[in-house]
Amino acid sequence: MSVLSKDFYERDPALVAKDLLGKILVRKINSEILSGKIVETEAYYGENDPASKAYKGRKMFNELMFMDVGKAFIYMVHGNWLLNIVAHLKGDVGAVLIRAIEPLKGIETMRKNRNVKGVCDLASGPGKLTKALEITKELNGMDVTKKNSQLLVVEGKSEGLQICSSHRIGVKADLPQKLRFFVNGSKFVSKFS
DNA sequence: AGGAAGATCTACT
DNA sequence: GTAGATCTTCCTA
Repeated sequence: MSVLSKDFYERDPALVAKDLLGKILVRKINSEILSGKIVETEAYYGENDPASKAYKGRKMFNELMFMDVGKAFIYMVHGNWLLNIVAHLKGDVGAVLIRAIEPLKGIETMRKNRNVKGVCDLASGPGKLTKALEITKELNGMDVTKKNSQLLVVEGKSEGLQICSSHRIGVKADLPQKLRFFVNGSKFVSKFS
């Protein structure tokens, strides 16, 4: 399994978001490996995007979005950690929010972390998946293009996927474009329609 | 010190 | 299915 290289993320966030579907998110905790297939993402831009954390200009906490691509960008909202990956064209600003994954490895551990029965609910939402994978602020700035990282994204089967798009969820002011992408028919996405 | 934030859970109609 | 309360940190005053 090959790790996605840095230039994968050095493109328009919407393209990266769409291409991340079907890729595998891997979380290493000591020797244990948790992994899942990415089934839902959202693209966020910089200062032109009212929903973006970078909208109001560069701040301390969103500095990562202005910097190198391929880094994990993590922040807390409503008591949940949200996982983004910095992605944008050279000199631009943006990130991709990972909203949901389909658990593959370490399901038992995820179940313990989440305290739910069904596999479908283990990581079917941005806050849920960080809890299931034990992702916290400590992983902020983690390079997901490094093989020895605690958090990385590797190549997966993306052929045969039926990709849909819709408007983003939960944002107060959305852009006219559809910037949410998800795998059609997957039971593991956070919401339908 | 206070409020706001890309959500989640629970308990109802 | 919808609605409401609650969640926990960071930012701004």
